[in-house]
Amino acid sequence: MKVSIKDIAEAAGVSHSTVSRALQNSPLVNPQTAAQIHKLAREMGYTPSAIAQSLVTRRTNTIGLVLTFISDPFVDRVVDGIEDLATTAGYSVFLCSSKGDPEREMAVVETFHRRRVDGVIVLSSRVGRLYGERLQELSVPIVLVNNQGEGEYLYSVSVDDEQGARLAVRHLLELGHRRIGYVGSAFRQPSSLRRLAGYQAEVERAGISCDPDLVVVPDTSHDLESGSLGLQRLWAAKVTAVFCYNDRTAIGALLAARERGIKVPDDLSVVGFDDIEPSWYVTPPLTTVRQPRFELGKRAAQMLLDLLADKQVCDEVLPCQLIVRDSTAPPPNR
Amino acid sequence: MKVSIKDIAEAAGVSHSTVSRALQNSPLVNPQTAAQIHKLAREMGYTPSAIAQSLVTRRTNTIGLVLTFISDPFVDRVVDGIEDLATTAGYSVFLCSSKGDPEREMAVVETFHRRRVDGVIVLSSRVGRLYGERLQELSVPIVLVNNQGEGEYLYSVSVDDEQGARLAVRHLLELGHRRIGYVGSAFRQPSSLRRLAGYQAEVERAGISCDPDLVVVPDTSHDLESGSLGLQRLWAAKVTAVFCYNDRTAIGALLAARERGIKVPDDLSVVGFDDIEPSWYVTPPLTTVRQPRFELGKRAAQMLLDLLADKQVCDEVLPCQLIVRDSTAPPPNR
DNA sequence: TCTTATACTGCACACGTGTGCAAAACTAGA
DNA sequence: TCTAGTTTTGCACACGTGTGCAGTATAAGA
Repeated sequence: MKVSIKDIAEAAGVSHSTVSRALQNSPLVNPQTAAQIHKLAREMGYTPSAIAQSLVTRRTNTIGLVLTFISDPFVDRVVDGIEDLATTAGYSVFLCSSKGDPEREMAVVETFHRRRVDGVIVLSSRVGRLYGERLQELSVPIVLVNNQGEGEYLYSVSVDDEQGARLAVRHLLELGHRRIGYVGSAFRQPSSLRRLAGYQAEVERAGISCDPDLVVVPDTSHDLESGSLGLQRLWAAKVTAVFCYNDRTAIGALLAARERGIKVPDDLSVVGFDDIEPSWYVTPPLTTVRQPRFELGKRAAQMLLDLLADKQVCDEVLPCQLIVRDSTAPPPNR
Repeated sequence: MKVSIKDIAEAAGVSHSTVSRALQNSPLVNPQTAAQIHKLAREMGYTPSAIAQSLVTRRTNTIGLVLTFISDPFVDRVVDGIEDLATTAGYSVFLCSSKGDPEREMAVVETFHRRRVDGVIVLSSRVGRLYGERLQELSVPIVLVNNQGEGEYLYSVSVDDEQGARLAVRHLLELGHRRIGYVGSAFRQPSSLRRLAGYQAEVERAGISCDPDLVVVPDTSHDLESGSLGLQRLWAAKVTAVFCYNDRTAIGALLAARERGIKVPDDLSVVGFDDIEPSWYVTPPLTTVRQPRFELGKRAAQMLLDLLADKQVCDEVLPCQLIVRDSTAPPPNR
């Protein structure tokens, strides 16, 4: 049913080799013949088979994208960015979610290998290790987003967690806060620790000694819940401001605060991280640290394409930006 | 570098045919030989090439997924559902966003054809037509989500827009509202019209004549903005409740209401559609019509797999569910 | 007209896997 | 030991495309 170059060859009275060359605009074929072949190809509705091409060229022009959940509000724009660049460059994207399950993670790797993807981008905030080992064996280049790794085939594009955290904390300090809490994420250790480092650095820089009671890492993978738990613990520790691992955590804190009659920002200031869409329409609109998510995706894709083109690349770290809205204000009663 | 069945054949001292059969667990090969081959395959780190398999089997075990934007909060869970089922069935998903650009839409179709996807799922709320024509030519089965189409290869899984709308409106009527407005979507004509139909049916059923001033379809593709504009127009028309095309529209209305000092739900009730996550943490938490989005995705994928297995299928329509939260209350002053 | 360079074209093989058919090896029965 | 059946294996081709090399046709120069 599908028309192949052989069919065109027959119709044009030439060999399939000539058709193949003509369609690649090779200078080796007679311009008239080439024109005729192009005409026939169009008329017959020919579309080359990427499958067959891949088999011989040993390139699939395909990249594999792993993430935990598509419904994670952080990843959406990153994926948009990746897809955008990949499409433009003639690459297609295989989407696989790991659901945070190590078994599925390995299955994903096998799938990608079977499909012979040219490269892999990992958004899955955990791991990196698991993929790394197996994929490195296979010489498949990998780019990690917001998740540094190490190894010959492991590169990364990340946002500057520490700098972002410092922006947030400095903002609170400038408003006059002295007791600032941090709600981290137990399930995103590395980045949570980097944000914590930024928080601590800035607090110390202001001459405040770090009180361990002000750092809370609730043991749950659900961000909103985590924010709620975090807030309760920190409020008991008498903070006037909390810096949250991400916007959903911050929103969880906001909700818990309202429930307990704590007024934001009058009684308590709250800062998030990410700048997901809801952050500006929750009540009150959330002060947050914006990650350039679309850009993050584009850079990751670009880096992968560069790797595939044998260009030299090095890890990138993108800066964050503070977005001040209404969830932060000077501390009460002083 | 990659190990092929030929390599295994050599190592085992048999022909590649035997290896091929052994790995497929064909009864045609000597159990001992088969065991030996499996052992070698494992040791040598063999992974079959899906590319080569596809070339001969004429199946790629691949489905193409088109949507306008991944960052559309509606699609995330639907995609989760699709991906979940597809993966389980051994299929992989190609992700392409059309960005609502007709040119890109056709490019997507060509990409899918080149890659020889076995089937296509379309989440792109518009169109269906464009894909249809070309893809039908190619005999590629298509499943549309929330977007009916027609044609031999066009099937659909949708939510019952009309029923959902009726649930929403009935709820408002039961609370005592008589002047209920509807904010539609200009860029999602078909479903918006179906929701409008449900709205009208229910209003008329209550013995209220339909006032055209109560139906507004702002000319913008931005939902939040649309909700804001819609609210202004409807408030001027003295409604006591508005039913919005979707949650983001409703949130836009909520924001505009707050800006103008209109209290929700005391002065005005607001109902959305979709039940996206933010709907329950905006202020006030939004009464809305829940779409079974994950299920929608799973059903769509299942339908496509059934089509690929030559099973008989027919369009499906899933019911919605009313979720009552705090944005609705009896009308004021009566 | 003959030679030689040039412009095209086709043959044949490769990529990695699946499979019909014939051949080979083995088994059992007489 | 021979025959007929059964089990197991390999040959050879197919899938659709790319490409080195040899071959043919054409043009140019002497």
